[in-house]
Amino acid sequence: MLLENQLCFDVHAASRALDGVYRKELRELDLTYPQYLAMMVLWERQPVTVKELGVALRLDSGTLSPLLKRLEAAGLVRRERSAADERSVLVRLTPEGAGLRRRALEVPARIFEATGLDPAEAIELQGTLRRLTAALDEASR
Amino acid sequence: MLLENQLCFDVHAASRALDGVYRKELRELDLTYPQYLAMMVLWERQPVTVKELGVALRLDSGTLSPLLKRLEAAGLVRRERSAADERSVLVRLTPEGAGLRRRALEVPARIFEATGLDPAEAIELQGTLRRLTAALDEASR
DNA sequence: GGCAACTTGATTGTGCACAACTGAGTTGAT
DNA sequence: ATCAACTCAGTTGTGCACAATCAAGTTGCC
Repeated sequence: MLLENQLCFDVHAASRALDGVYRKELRELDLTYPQYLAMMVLWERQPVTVKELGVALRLDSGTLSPLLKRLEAAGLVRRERSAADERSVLVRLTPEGAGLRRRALEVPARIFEATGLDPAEAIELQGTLRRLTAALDEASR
Repeated sequence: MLLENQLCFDVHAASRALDGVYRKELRELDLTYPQYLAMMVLWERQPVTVKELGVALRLDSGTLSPLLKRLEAAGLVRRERSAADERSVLVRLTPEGAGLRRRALEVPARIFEATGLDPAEAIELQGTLRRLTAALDEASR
C-alpha cells in the first residue's frame, strides 16, 4: 500500500529531475524539454502534421498548438494548412530549425552521463517503463 | 544516443500515464495527484510547515502555496503562522481533511493493480528510479 | 447530391512546475 | 546591541498538460 504510493511518487520525481537536467542542458539552445522532443521528431521526418506529432509524443492539441506557435515565433518552424486535406496543418523546419540539429547532437550524451546508469540498466528500465505505460493507458480508458 | 532519448521520453510518458490513472481514481475525491500527495504527508504527520512539505514532495513554494490555498478553499486544510517562528506557516488537517483519509485508503490498491507490475518488479523499478533521481539531482546542480 | 458522423486543429479554463524576486522574520558574528 | 547574511513563504511570469468545447473540413451512406 505504501509501496506503490512511493513508486508512483518516484516516477513523478524522476520525471521532474530529468526535466531539471534538460532545462540546464537546453538553456543555450533556447529550447524547453517538450520543445526539444518535438524538434527531435522533426529532425527525423518532415513535414509532420500536428496529429502525427501528438501521436509520437503522446500530447494533445491543447498542448501542442501553443508549443508549436512558440517554436514558430522563435523562427525554428513553419506551419501551413495541407493542400490535400485542409483540416491538417503541416509542420516543417526552417533552415534555422534544421541547423539547430548540429548543436543539439551533443545533448544526449551529456544527459545519459548524468543519469549515472550503465547501458544494460537503461535498457531494462526502458522496457519496464514501456510496459508500465501501456498498462496504465489501458487502465485509464 | 537515440537510446537515452527514448529512455527520457519513456520516463516522461510513464509519469503522464500515471497522472491519467490518478486523475480518474481521484476524481470522486475532488483531488488532483499533487494534492493527494500533499494530503498523504499530512495524514502521516501533522502539523507540517510548507518547507517540510516541499522537502518531502520535492516541490518549491511557488508550486505549494497555490496548491495549499486550493486545499484550504476546499476545506481540507488550515494554514497558520507558527508562533515559534513567524516565518513558517503550519499546515494542518481540518476534520473533513482527516476524514477524507478513509475514502482515500482504497486508491493505492487500485493504482497498483493498474500498473500491471508484480511486487518484485515494482520494488526493483523503485530502486532504479531513486538512484536515477539522485544522480540527476546531483548533475543539475 | 445531400446530410450525418467523424476528423483535425484551435481555444478556453484549470492546475502543476520552476525561476526570479520580494519582504518579513531570524540568527550569528563581532 | 547591531547589522549583514540567511531562511521562509508568497508573488509574478512563463510554459507544460489535459478536459471540454468549437468550427471547419472530409467521408460515407443512402
